[in-house]
Amino acid sequence: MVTVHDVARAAGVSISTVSRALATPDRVAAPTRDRVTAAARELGYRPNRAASVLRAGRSGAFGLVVPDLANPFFATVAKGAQARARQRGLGLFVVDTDEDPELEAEAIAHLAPQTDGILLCSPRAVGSAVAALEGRPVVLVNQNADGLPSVVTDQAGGMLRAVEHLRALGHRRVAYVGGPRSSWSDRRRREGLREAVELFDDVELVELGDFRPQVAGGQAAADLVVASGATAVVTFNDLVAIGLVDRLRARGLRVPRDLSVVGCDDSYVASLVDPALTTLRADLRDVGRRAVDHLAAVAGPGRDTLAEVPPLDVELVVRASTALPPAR
Amino acid sequence: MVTVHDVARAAGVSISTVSRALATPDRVAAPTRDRVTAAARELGYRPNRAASVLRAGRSGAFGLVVPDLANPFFATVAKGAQARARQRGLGLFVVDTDEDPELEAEAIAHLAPQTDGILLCSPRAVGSAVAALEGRPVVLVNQNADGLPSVVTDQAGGMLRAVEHLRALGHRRVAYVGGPRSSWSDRRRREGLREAVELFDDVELVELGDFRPQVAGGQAAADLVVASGATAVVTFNDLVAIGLVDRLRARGLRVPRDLSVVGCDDSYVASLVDPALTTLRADLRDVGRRAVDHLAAVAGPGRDTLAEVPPLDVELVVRASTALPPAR
DNA sequence: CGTTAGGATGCAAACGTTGTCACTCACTCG
DNA sequence: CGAGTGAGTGACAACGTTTGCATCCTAACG
Repeated sequence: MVTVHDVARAAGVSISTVSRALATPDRVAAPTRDRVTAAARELGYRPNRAASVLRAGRSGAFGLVVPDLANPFFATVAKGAQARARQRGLGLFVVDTDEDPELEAEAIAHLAPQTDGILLCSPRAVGSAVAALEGRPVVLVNQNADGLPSVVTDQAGGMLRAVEHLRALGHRRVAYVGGPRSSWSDRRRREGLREAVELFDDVELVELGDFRPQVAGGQAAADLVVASGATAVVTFNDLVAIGLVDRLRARGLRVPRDLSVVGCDDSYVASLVDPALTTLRADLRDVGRRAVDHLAAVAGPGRDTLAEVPPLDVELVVRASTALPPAR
Repeated sequence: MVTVHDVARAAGVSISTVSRALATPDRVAAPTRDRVTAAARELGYRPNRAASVLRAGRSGAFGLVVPDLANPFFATVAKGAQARARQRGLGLFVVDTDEDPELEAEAIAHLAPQTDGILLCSPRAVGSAVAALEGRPVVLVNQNADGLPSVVTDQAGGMLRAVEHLRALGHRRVAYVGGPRSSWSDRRRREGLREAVELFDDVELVELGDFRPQVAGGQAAADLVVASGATAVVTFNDLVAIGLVDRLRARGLRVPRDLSVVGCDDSYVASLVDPALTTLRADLRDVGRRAVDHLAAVAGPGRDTLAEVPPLDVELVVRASTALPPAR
């Protein structure tokens, strides 16, 4: 193993100079710096992370806690965060908690001491999660609470766009098939829908609630939607929309002929199914990137002058699952 | 921050005893051990990972390198590996290389010094990857090379099952829409198919090759499949199958009426599309689990008596995309 | 030419843990 | 009753890095 001592000997300087030349190049004279970097490269020197962390007290890494990596939503955020962390020369430890609040607290407690900060992606239980942090810098992703710093998407804006679209097609009664009540996204979407329909006095909202955010949830919701008399429906996510379409087909109803459907997330299944789903898209890689940037700002010096991250745009992607309402 | 010194003082012993009581409890007298563990719990002591790694030279963590976390295949393997690592009290650092062989080598070089071993789940460039390891223990996942330890799925067995199924339905000419040539899975599937058709002298194989492992690849392949005169087709993965079905539909051909289609991987989209895909499934979580176990064995003491991991079963899931061939 | 400021570098002390070595007993066996 | 044994514990030296402080030297100024 190559250490600072080897590099120092090769470059004819002391170990302090090696350390400085690599960490704070501007504090070392140019010729010396070049000799050191050359020697380091030549010998294939790689600083020992453990020693560095131990001495300096910073790890140069963030933690990212997600409930389910197999969910493309979180996978995409994770990819964006990891790419950005790499660009910044930081590590990123991703931990999957399997949607288990207990594992979540454990993961955070485990991660906290060996990272410089934590990205919390949709925790189930914010309270216990925050407790496990022990004061470590944190950024919440796609949710906010307690005035903790966060990076969120503009769910309300997305809902407004969905309602505008449906209203323009002629729909006047719109249902919402909601996800878990504990989910921040679900709450924001409900609020966003309410605000949206209030803007137009000719559109009504029917809230249906608390379905599992999977295909089965949509299947379970379908009959309620039909009974509600709505001609269009917005679902908690694309999977729910797919389940809904499936159950409607089984009942002999067709989308979008008999009912228009808007999904959420634009996960990549949305364009694969028949009919391709009209859905709402946020740039999730960008969410991951910004979360890392924001955490870097929070964890770095000068926390006081901290610019808030504005909610990220949510865009409507129109495909084949929305159309004019059926003629009376 | 609570250190061994604090615990030692509280328990009235020396720091060596604290370290021993926690790491190797059987080397410490029971009453002392209890005093130490009680004190540790009381003070909320958490060993400093960095110090431990620095001194002991082991990190208690593995690395997992995957080309794309957003791909459900790798996400599932990662979940399995992470769960198993947690069970064993190990960390797991997951790195996404964005399918970039260069980033891959870099990630490995970065990971190697700070882990006890690496799980390589990446069909890109085995050569340069292995070079970057610098002798660190490694287990290849879903590929093998150079006699390196590996955990693989029984792709050949899966292909045999697919061919048996199609032959039983009456198909006599089967096409294979292949993925990237550099992919180990693709090579094993081709071989498996050749072996399978050789068992039955009444089935022919048409190999089409090297399509992108995405929906677009399937769309590109569709016309070649039709021209080949095959009545059934096996695709590199489910996405390719979906693209294929899509392009066939655009040409007025229906699946399974005009052509039977078998996907691979049973990713969760397989059951969502219309028609639901007949596909081949391996238990990918189990792949992740076994990979961790195997790496633990390889990295641990006594490497000589190392049991090889037999290929994991690949099972045929029959859904709606396969049927009798069209009547002549 | 003398003084001083400040840039560049070296010295040495941590950081918290593990593991080697040595020491103390209490016990057993001859 | 003495020597030997081994379990239990403590003292202390690393591991490789960062960083405060001391030191040296050059250059600029009076």
